Amino acid sequence: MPELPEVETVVRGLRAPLVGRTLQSMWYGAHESLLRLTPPDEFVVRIVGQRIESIYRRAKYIVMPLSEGDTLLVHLKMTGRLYVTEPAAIHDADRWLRVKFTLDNDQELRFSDVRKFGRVYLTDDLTRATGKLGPEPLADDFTPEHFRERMAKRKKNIKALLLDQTFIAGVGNIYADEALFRAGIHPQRRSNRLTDDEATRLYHTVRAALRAGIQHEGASINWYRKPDGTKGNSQDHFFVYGREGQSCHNCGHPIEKIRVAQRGTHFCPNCQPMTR
DNA sequence: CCAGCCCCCTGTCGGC
DNA sequence: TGCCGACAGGGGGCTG
Repeated sequence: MPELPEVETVVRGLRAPLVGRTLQSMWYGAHESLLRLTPPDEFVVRIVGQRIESIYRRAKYIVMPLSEGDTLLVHLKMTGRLYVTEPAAIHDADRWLRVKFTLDNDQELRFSDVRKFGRVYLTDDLTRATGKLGPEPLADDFTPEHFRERMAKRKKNIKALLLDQTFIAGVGNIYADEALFRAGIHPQRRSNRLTDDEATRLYHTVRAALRAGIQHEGASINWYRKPDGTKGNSQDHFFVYGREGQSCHNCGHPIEKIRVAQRGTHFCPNCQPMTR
């Protein structure tokens, strides 16, 4: 679930408790399959004594550069959670705890994940994790021209293209639907058939939908929680996601749900026609 | 390059 | 109530 706004919210919440802390030990129980880019036995040794220099988000990755040149990364995938806690607090109450790190102030950094899709990476070459990712949609150097030119070269349906992390980084199923609704574009339109006007509009609505998500601290549809355990409010502000059968906020027509690119896709057939 | 399908895993929900 | 299939916000891999 966690998309760009949810991951960004997690990163912001972890900055204060994590930056400057030194990792003292690591536990992964039977979950070695979640560890990537460094073998588990080496992972636990290399991590010890490294200080977390900073924390930021790249696409849907949580990125933590360490003091000895390594980088620790976490991808939450569908149901992952990352939080800091006192060792006694919630201890063993979290039945989905997969990996934990002890910090030098005796707190713990914990990775918890029901479905075990999430991953924890350690590498001295960051590009091995993030090398193929497309541009950050909220970055200053991501321009409407850039977006339009690259879109014109693609023939995929536009929903699938928005979900393609090598095309644009951080957009997931929810915010793709929200951005397409805001732009009045049907999710199955071909990317290269959008007019310049439509493409420009979509550029702005992708950013607007993501910014709204961040402002509301992410969407707690199901598993997502902020690092402090509370829910985000983004789901209370959706135009189409999860609103099938309910009336469109813009025109009153019932919102429909179809499948596009193997994902549930919500849209208003009146505001987002196939042809216009 | 693209669409469609499968898989990773566990939990929840709706239908019967 | 119990069982069973469908489905869930991500991403990778395979086929045609």
